[in-house]
Amino acid sequence: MKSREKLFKLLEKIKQQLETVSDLPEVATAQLETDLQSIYNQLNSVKADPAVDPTIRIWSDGACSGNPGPGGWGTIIFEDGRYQEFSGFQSKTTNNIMEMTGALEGIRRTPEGSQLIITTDSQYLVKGMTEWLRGWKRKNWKKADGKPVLNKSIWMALDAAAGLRDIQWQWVKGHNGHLQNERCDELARDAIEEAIKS
Amino acid sequence: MKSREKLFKLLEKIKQQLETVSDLPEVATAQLETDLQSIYNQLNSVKADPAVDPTIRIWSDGACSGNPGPGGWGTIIFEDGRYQEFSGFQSKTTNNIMEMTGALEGIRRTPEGSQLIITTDSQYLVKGMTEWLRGWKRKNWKKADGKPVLNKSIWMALDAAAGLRDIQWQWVKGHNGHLQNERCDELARDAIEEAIKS
RNA sequence: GGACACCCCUUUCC
DNA sequence: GGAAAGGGGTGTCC
Repeated sequence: MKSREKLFKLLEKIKQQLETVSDLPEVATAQLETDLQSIYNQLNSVKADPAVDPTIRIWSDGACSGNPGPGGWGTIIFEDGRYQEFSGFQSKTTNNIMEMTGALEGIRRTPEGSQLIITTDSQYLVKGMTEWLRGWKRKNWKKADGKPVLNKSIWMALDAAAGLRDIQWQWVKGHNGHLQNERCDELARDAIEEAIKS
Repeated sequence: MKSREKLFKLLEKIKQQLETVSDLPEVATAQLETDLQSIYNQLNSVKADPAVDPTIRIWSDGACSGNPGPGGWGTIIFEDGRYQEFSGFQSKTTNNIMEMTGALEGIRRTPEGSQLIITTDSQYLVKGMTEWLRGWKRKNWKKADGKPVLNKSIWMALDAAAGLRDIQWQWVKGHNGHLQNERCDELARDAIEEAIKS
């Protein structure tokens, strides 16, 4: 399978890099460790029996040329040894809407009751889902400053979809060498091209 | 004159933008209309005979790093075709004091008996001068809750200066693309830099 | 409770 | 340099 070959190639690349570089700063070491672990988990899950570890991993990212402007999202779903990429665009949107849409589109392609790990570089999305959403619902969708929460309809769709699944949200720093995050960024940017053409 | 060239340039820029953009959302259209009207009024008043329309326009804004903290104010006076900018700072003050000071410094640079339009984004200032001041003086500078009015000395200075002129107070939303308001904001911020240095 | 402004911080998108 | 979004806070009034 093509996508799996890609992963093996990347693994090899990283190994070579580790061998050639003599002194890594601690931050970079930790970073590499995370990446390697991530890749290991993926390769491992290829062989894993889905009945034993049914966790589905989702990565997503959004981009927006101009903000607001034409925007795109990219999503990777890694489930049961199957690696899939999705993307889409909107002709006029914002960075945050694309960020949310990427995750939502990922979740939607997943069965109800699934156990998910969703990784994104958007703190707006992660904190929104894990910290702020509860308060917003309690305070009738008002922010701390009393003004209405923006993008309410997408937050509600996300909340509804998330309510039917067991989701663990994970934030990673953007443009920091995270393999899948960078790939999603690429997917999102490619989608923008389509948005501009159409 | 340099400031007039600036205005012409801005007019040209906006014209170009209007020509290139095909479909504007309504909000943006309204915004542009306001800006264009503002610029038109300015250019027009350059040619206007001050004996016929002696109105002096003042814009002012205040800023304050930390609130309380080092603060600055910025004021634009547009009088008889002459465009002038002023600014100043205080090492420790509040946002509202700077907001008031900006207007006061503008008024002071204007002859007694002048007819002024003062534009600010501070509702504290506009409502203070047009609604609340009368009541405070009647009730011996006590607020609705019975406590003393704050910043009394500046309110009194403002009242004295305003009493000698014919002033129309106008409120505009802050950070909303209002040309002169944004410029005053810039002047105020630049002034804070000086406050911090000194 | 409401309004306006001023700040501090975080992340992403340009 | 700016926008899209969120949290925390103060300055002031009704």
